[in-house]
Amino acid sequence: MIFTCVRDLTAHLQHLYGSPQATASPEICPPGMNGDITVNCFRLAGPLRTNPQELADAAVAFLSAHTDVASCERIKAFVNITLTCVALCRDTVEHKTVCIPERAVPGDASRHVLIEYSAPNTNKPQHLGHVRNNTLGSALCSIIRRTGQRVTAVNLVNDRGVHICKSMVAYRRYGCGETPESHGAKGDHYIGSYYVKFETTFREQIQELRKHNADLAETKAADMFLDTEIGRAAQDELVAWENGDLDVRALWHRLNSWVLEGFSTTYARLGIVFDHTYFESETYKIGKNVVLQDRENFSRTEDGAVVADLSADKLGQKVLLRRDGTSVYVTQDIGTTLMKYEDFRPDTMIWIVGDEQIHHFKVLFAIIRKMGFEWSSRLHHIPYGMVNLPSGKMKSREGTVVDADDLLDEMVVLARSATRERHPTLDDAELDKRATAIGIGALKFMLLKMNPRTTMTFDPAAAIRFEGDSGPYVQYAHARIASLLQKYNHDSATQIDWSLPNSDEERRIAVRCAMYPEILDAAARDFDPSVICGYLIDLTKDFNRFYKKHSVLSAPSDALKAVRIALCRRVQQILGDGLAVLNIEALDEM
RNA sequence: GCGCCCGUAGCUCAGCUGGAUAGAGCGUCUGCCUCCGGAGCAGAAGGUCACAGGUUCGAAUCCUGUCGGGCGUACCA
Repeated sequence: MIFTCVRDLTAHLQHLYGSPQATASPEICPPGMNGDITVNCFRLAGPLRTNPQELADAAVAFLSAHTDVASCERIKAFVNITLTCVALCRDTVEHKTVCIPERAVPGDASRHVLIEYSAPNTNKPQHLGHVRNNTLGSALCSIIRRTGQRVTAVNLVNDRGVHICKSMVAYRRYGCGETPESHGAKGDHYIGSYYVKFETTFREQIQELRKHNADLAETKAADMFLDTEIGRAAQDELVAWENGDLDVRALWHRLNSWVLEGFSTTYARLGIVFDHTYFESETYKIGKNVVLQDRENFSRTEDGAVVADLSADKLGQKVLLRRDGTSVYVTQDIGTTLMKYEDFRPDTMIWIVGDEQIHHFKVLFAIIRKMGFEWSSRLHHIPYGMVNLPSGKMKSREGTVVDADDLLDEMVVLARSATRERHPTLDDAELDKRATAIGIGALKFMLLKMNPRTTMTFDPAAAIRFEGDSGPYVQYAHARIASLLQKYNHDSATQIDWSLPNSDEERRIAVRCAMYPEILDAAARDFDPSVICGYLIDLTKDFNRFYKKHSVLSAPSDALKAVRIALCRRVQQILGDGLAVLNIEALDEM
């Protein structure tokens, strides 16, 4: 927020106290206080090395004489300012670019950010946890784009490894050559069922082993993987895959294509588009070669493993190649990181990956730095918290995962019946359109409104409510304004008189609108969409309060009607921009 | 064991570069559809900010300790 009088105050105080770095930054005046904006002189007093209350007195003295200021008062060291209506509107809602900047950070316009997110495994369908990742990732892409930076969104599909082979083995045994089509199933769900089948059989075989050998009672199932017949088969499948066995590769290719087709419809429903998709099957060997060729930064242990010494970073020794020469997870990520850098030459790279991998990224970034890449300081892991259910953690083994597609279906069905209730005669196509926007919007908003880092509890009952602190609440205000604007017959192109919207409610909206640019900045800087959600809720609440109390179309005068329409239009523009930036659809009717 | 994160209203979450009476939504209870879309608005009840110390004019916010929870600490991914 930039208010002329506060900017002038800053200049005055800097001159008065001879401290050029102290800047008075206005805040919204808390409810119940008398004023539009507040300058907190407790904060300012530090840099200016002066007494807070004296400073506040000086500020009041200066501001009282300022032409923009209607009145101002000091409470403790807070200076509450009431502006003249004309000045308030001039510094906030009168000009569109003040509230809705073309670019929020012009200085960084040339920055190119590469964002990797989603990163699914092709052995099972996506669940609620992936939806949080996808929603967060796509929102961050558009937020950062909104601030004027260039964004490249990439996906890294984990399409190889023993977990993929598990589904393949099960399909060989139980699939009978059938296809998703013949089952009327979505490809990823279809393959997921074989993954489950594998796990079931595997557990049965573990039971058998334990029954015949009491010593194994305490041994972990994972440690007995190769002792089971089906586990052995999966391992053999993996070896055959790595050897390029034609039959195995053909099956692998067929099953993966089914899964990827399934994913693509889920992504489409979520409005997610990647600029590029990497496949681990194509990238997993890069890191190994890089590590092998780098004798300078990595060393060999006596048994032949290759390790990186990260003790300088307090991360100890990290094995990069096992003694049998095979690579580990972080080694693959070294390879893809270098590859992504070569492919796109971004200024910064970010990864949207769960918080359980914080340590992994510390190790990865330390290795990249050790290898001497100066851009290693511009790599960021954006960790997000797990999604739990009211009943506890989601566990695929116990069948408590919330499937992504089922959830999307359910949200849309509920939104449809809620919409149908309100508009009994609406045709199906329009009903579908609205229900999709509302249902998916509600889900996304619910996932985004929390700080990404918090481990969240997903309450299905709360998710399906389209009231209160929700996406539809914001969408609804947007739609109401649309209908208002449509009803307004803008016959007179009269000059708008910005001295008229003088109520508390109108003033509050004006100040709130002016906050939008810094909200965008904060969201982009902190990689946190939730600040936008919170802001949109506040703005919507401000609007609804105004809308209830003051008539727009039946305003006492045409001039007041015109200015209120202008105010509503500004609110709608911000709501639309904010929703767009969260990758949530705004509606004109709902 | 060590490391990181977290404990705020019945529930889900904000607030945490120290600052004005700790906020919102849901749930509970009261009101409001002769008037711009009630997916809305107005209001009430509900909190020793896990606990104990400390720093400060001032602490939910910073520091230390205790208790409770999560995650990590692989030659798994």
